[in-house]
Amino acid sequence: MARTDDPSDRRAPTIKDVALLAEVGIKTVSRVLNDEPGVRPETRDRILKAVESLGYRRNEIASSIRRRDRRTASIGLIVEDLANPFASSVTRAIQDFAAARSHLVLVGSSDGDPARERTLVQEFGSRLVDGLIIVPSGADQSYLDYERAHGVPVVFVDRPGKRFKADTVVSENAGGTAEAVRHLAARGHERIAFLGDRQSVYTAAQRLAGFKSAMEALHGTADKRYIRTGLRDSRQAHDAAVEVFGLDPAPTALVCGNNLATIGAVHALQELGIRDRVACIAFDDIELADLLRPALTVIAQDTAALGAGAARLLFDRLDEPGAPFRRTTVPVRLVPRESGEIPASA
Amino acid sequence: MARTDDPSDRRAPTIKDVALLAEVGIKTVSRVLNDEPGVRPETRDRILKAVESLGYRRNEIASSIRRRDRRTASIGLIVEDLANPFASSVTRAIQDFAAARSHLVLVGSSDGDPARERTLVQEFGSRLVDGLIIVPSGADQSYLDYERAHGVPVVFVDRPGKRFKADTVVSENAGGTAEAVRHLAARGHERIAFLGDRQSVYTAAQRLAGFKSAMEALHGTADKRYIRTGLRDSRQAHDAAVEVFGLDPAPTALVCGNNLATIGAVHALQELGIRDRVACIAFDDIELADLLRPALTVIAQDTAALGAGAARLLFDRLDEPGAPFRRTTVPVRLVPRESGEIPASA
DNA sequence: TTGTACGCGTTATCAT
DNA sequence: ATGATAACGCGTACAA
Repeated sequence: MARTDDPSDRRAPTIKDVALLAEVGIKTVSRVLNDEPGVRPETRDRILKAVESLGYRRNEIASSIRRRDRRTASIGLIVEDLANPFASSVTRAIQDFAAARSHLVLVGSSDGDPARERTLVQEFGSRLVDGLIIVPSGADQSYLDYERAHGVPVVFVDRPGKRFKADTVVSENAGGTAEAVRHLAARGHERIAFLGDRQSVYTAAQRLAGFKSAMEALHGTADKRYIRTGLRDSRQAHDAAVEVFGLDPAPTALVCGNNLATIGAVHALQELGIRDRVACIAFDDIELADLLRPALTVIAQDTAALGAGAARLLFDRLDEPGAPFRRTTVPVRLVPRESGEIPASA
Repeated sequence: MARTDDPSDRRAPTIKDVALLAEVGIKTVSRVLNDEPGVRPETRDRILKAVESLGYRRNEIASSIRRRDRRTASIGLIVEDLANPFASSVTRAIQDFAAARSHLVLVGSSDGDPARERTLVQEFGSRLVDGLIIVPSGADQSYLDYERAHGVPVVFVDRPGKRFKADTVVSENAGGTAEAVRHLAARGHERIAFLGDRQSVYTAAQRLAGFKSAMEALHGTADKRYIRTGLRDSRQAHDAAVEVFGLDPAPTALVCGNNLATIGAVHALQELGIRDRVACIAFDDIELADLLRPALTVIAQDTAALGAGAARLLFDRLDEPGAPFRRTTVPVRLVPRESGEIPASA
């Protein structure tokens, strides 16, 4: 028999309930639900009426375990910290792309912890996501072999994974800092400082590389005393900035490798009373950057393109599992406001 | 028979494969996987070894459709726009709470569109989420009756839903603006302006209400000419600010009801050359608020408590479906920096 | 045009 | 202590 007649039954109606009410077989109901041909219009009407009156909704989960493609129309996304504006913007873009393909997005934050990343991958995997988009942490993503072996494609975003080849989308980090250097050089700056994170962080290394190569192209060399890396938080960035701008001769301009560096550096410049004299270009746009005085000139990442690009690569691979891996580089954009336009006067 | 022996079989190993390899029945495997008693240690070992060697992972989806509680250990979250820092902070807090209970989070953005909200609810529902957390949009959440009837609890966050009673977590909006007024009054301000969004937006209405009641408590009345609402974007806020500060006598202080108002207002004050003279307190903290000059005094929402509170209400209801509905109000915090400390000199 | 039987991977029932 | 078998809700093969 079907189910209890108890009206307080909390369970949602099933295809069986619909079939019973419409007095047809479940397969006929299934046909109607899936727009398959071969159902008489009147039968069809009767079934749709039953669907309506019962408030029937397809159980997508049960459906997916039985369907040939076994797709759940959901993808998993792992970022470092969703509370970070960069991560949430990328996530939003992925959401939109996924929604356009009627897919839902499971989101998790790894906090840069490789173990947490693995745990999330497993949890996503056991919930049968169709694919994964990951901002990878740590030195080894080879554990993803398991997912790939079972048909779950992976796309890396923001930085490449290690020991695991996969489709990847990254920003044009080196190009961004190089452009910043040229932008400053065009305004007469020669002594340009750089504040950045640990070089083990992919983006930090790329940004420094771009900085160095542009400096070398311009002046033949980049003064090492003006370059400070390994800065883990804004406090360290602040202290490094104070030191660098205490040098003689002091730099006349500054490139900040990330947000934390920017916060520390701006505070330092403020304290030193040189915020209006030292040119400054920061990687990553911030909210209300143009409310600052001077308004902050930034190298903005195209988070929308980053997210959409990652989603595109993932869906492309779902469509064509055998295609060669692709790596997309998303241009960054230097947004001139005021701080980067300060000339090297003194 | 079990399955093809083709090693290129993309399908993940099942409990059946494990049983076959360990030479036991599937129920015994299930017992081991679920830590049920009544399995000889040596049998157990054999099974665990088979699990290991096959790389077996439980299919949580298949598991949930059969289990008595039918829980999928996933919840659905609908925010207005995940790219918004407020939304992403709340989301992060919910994620963490859910993770601590081994639940995954499906996230969607409604963009404030009621139809989109409904669509997302349906998609989440047909994927059998255990519960929903929603930042509601529009004038009618009664459609959620269906979810509740089928055992899916709902929690509203940031603002209450309409025509549908449910657990709710909101910020102490009115208290925040009231405190801002008192903060300004303590510095000698009497003519205080207010810039806010449409009054149909719950938080906007609450914030204005708090502003008015505090003004009336202080001066017996709130001058209507200094109050501008219905501001939909920073452009409108800018124009309203220019008008209000063109009045004679002009206000000496300003309370901004939201981020958009803040952006427009600060730009306006800047243009009018009174940014250093007019006191300003803004609702919602912003990144790098203390890099502004003057550093922005804000009424900060406790997004972590908002998210955690919503998640807590949801899990509590999952544990105890019959309990009376609760409404939690999360305190806001006035963060004094510089802009709110400017005295009413001139 | 329609329905029956089976299978997906798991847990639940009940026997052994 | 263990396992055969039903059941979950659905799609699929095939028979009617």
